[in-house]
Amino acid sequence: MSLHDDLRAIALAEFATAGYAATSLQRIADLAGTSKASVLYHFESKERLLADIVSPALDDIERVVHSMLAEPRVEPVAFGEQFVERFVDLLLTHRDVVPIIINQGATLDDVPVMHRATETMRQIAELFRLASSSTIEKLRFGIAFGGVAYTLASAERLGLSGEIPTDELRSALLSILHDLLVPAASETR
Amino acid sequence: MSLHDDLRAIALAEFATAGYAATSLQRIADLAGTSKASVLYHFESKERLLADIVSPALDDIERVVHSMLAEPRVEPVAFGEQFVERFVDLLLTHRDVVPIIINQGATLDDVPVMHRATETMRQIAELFRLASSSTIEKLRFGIAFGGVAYTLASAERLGLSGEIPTDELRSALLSILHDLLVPAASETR
DNA sequence: CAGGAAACTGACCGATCGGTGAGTGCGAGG
DNA sequence: CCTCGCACTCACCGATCGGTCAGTTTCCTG
Repeated sequence: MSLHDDLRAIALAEFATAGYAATSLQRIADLAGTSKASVLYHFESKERLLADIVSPALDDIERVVHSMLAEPRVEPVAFGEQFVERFVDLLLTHRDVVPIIINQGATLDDVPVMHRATETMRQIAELFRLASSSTIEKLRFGIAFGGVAYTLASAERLGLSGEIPTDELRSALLSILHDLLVPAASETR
Repeated sequence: MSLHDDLRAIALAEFATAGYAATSLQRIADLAGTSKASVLYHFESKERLLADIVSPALDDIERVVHSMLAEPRVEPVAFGEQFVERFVDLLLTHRDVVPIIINQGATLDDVPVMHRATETMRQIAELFRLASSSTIEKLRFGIAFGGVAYTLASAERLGLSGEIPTDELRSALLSILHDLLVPAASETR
């Protein structure tokens, strides 16, 4: 693996655990066994380093969200079934980046790439708004997806996850989301 | 209201929205129309200021958690019904502090009071572990409570909440949590 | 009015941060 | 052999941070 990739991997791990603001370029350099100036040679700035890490996941998420927004309007129950699976797969695919977006999106809104992350999350919230009529139903969507994302992002830190195989985790998440969303969409509340 | 209380209120709002690390004492002083040295006169350090803001909420949460841990073991379904209501009331009571704990607990673990917050959340996770047998059930608890906490903490930022009366919000949250947890506890999965 | 405590200020400190720029080591290619 | 460019380093910069301290203002009390 090249130093470039090493640096990105180290920065990703540090940003996710200690936080972007609390991780200095010097620390990344030390962990990689190189100099701070070398980090800034490979990534022109600290913000660019974060953007290189987060952008691919954001691209994926936005693609899914935009396709959902573009598709002809479907019934809530169909929306739930369609979106749940795509969303869970997105979270699992970008499992290492999700904690950064979830836990630090709020405080890093002045960093361009994180502002974009916030906008993307707002679009997901907009999807909920379109798919649900009542206030409680919006809340239900928010809790379901926010809960999955936050639990996935924080499980390791809180010692909650253990070591669950990915496919088992996937089916468990789908089952829980289905329980929470499908009754809400099919019944009148 | 005294300047002391003003400063705490301003700091609370800034810590919750912009983040602890991104909020300088100078900015708090400017917003309060005083000097940075005056802030440090009222609160001996920035960490102390944060501790004064977060500690009361942590005291409340820990009191509930400890009483739950001390009570004789109950059936999962009873645990769910007992804890759900107390937990929702805690979140609503300390609604303004919750975003700080939820969104910044991960990155501020070196600050003593936030380390305590993380420990408290870990104890809540321990409650889930005791109350649930299977992996999927633990996940269910985590998603339910994490989802409520995270949604409540992020709703305003994402423009999701609107202006929901507190009592309506409370009953909605209780209803959703009940749907998610009680079936899980009463059935065998 | 005297005085002492409480409230507050401005100047300053050391540390750390992200970032710059000149310069070095080096391997490939003409 | 020479040169060019990539990878990298070292010294340094300005800005900002939290925090200290000596001194001043404010105000209550005896």
